[in-house]
Amino acid sequence: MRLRRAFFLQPTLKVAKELLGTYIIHKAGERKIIGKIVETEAYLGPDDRASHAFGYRRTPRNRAEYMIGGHIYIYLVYGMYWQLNISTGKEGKPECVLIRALEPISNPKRYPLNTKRFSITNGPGKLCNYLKLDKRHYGLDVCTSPEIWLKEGEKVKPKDIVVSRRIGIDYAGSWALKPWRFYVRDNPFISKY
DNA sequence: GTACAGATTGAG
DNA sequence: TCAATCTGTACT
Repeated sequence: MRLRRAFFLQPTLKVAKELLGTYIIHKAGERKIIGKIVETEAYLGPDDRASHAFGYRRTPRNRAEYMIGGHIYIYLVYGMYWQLNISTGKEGKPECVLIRALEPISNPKRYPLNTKRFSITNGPGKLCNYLKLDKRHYGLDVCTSPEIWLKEGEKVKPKDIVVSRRIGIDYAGSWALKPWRFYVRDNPFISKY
């Protein structure tokens, strides 16, 4: 069952947690690329110093962050890696969830059970490469797009959700300590640290 | 027009 | 743990 708008209008931290275990599907031509979400981070602008929308900052780049829940906010970091986020909450509320790691579901043949399989989607940049997502998908609505959407999966039990601080945002001071990163316990596909 | 950040990655 | 890497962004 496709995730609907109401799902993305829930509090962002709840969305970040419930996204674990759901499937993301990208229809690239005739081929469907599917991954199960196993790691997320929440970004709660405008108060969150680590958010691109800190203090209601608005730039052409982050405009998708202000869209109503369910829109794709994707952007480039380090000049080479794409990062996939999904906006949450009401229009004008700059909150989103960053997808940090997936379990690759499609293409099991191409990635047999070797170490490589565990390292093609375990990071924000790699997972975008796996899903073939980039700037072209900026601002798409995953509730209505025929090309990309999210599908309900097995619910991850609260005891299997590990909570920790977010990664790579040390510049954000005390905000960097917020326990807003969530991942599936013992899952081999999470981004290591 | 251009300096520069950066929510990373992979090698050591 | 650390440094190589590069282009869109956000300024002048």
